[in-house]
Amino acid sequence: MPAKPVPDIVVARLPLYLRALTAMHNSGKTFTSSKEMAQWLGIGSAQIRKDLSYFGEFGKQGMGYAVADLLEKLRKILHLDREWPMVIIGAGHIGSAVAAYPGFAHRGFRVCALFDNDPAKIGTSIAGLRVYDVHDLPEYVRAHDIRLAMIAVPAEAAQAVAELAVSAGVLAILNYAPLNLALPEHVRVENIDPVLHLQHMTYYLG
Amino acid sequence: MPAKPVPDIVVARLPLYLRALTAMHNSGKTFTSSKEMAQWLGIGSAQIRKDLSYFGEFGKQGMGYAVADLLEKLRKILHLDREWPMVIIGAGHIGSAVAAYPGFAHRGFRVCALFDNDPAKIGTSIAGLRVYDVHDLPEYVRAHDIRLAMIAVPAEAAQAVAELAVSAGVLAILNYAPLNLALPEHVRVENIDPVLHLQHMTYYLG
DNA sequence: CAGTGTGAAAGTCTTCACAGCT
DNA sequence: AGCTGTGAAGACTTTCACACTG
Repeated sequence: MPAKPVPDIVVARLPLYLRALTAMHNSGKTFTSSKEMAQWLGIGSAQIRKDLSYFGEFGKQGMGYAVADLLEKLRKILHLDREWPMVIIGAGHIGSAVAAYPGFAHRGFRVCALFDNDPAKIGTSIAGLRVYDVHDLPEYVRAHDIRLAMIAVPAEAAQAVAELAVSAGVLAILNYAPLNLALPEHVRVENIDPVLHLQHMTYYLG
Repeated sequence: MPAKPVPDIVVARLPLYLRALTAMHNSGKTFTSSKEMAQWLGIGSAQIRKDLSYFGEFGKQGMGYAVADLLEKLRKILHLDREWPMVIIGAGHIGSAVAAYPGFAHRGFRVCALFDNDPAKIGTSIAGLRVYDVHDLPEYVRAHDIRLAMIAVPAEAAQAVAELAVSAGVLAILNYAPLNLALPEHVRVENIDPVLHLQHMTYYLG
């Protein structure tokens, strides 16, 4: 749909806009402006207008944006007009906490299973979800057409399970293990390592 | 120390270099090169050299970088040549998982207490750490000279506890709640919202 | 007239390419 | 030869500023 190629950095901001708009929507707001959103998010209003302009003309001149309308448009753009099933690999503290997080359901995602290699965990339930043997991952991914996986295993095991997931058809990985995964070009990877953020901040704490 | 102002984006990459170097160090490597680090991290070698050049000349021409030496230099630059005590606000699933995470200790940080407003949790221990009443946060922060806090409370409560923490002297916050905190300029905030990453990736999953 | 959409300008970041050192 | 450190070039991003619209 976009006429000009969309910079990845612009795509990365859309979920932020979505989150702000959802909050506005929940608080009963029906209209907003790039200026208001900008203040809310702590960025420039021109940036928001330019970002949105990559995808179309969503505002009404002199009025701003209809919150519900823009919400829907952004959801379509991000392919959130359907529910994405996900698996979590690693049923330790992090995997369990993520599995129990109630924030996925209303934002387009559904965790549908956990995987681990610990016999003591396999067969149990965590947050109402079954924990399977990691060896059954490929079969499960194929059977349920899973494209998204979250990796929450120790660093030593992460590369191997990532490759296992990818070989079964996973196309995007959210990686909680503190290392850089080496995977084929076509696989998208995003990393979450809280320590990286902390170390970034300590630079400024003199 | 830096002669020219250091772009924030450069500072943000240093922890990544630190992480890669630590892995190399642990695997017995004593020397590396910008090229090798670059492959490891999936970025360009010139970028690494340029980033490091903001802080000094750490390499030996024709040889590359001494791993242990560069590690130490980066730790100094990021002020990780000491241990940073931290508190976690919110003793739910996420707060508890983060508290139990063993990865902080060797990377410069120590979680020293949890805070919550749930009477059922206050006074208990999680991962060997005491859970205090959130009302005691200011006193604790002042008494222990805490500058770093992680926020892991529901979105509705996040702004209020962030302000409480800041008023007591906290200067940097790692925020797990899915909203943008509005805080004074001098407070550094980094956000972790896994859903934002997932939504970024679904854009590319057609 | 308030606020969008957008070329053009300004600013920032990355990559190149090479002198110089070991 | 192999690799660093770095100006200069190139690519990318943000911001400006204004014609245009409801």
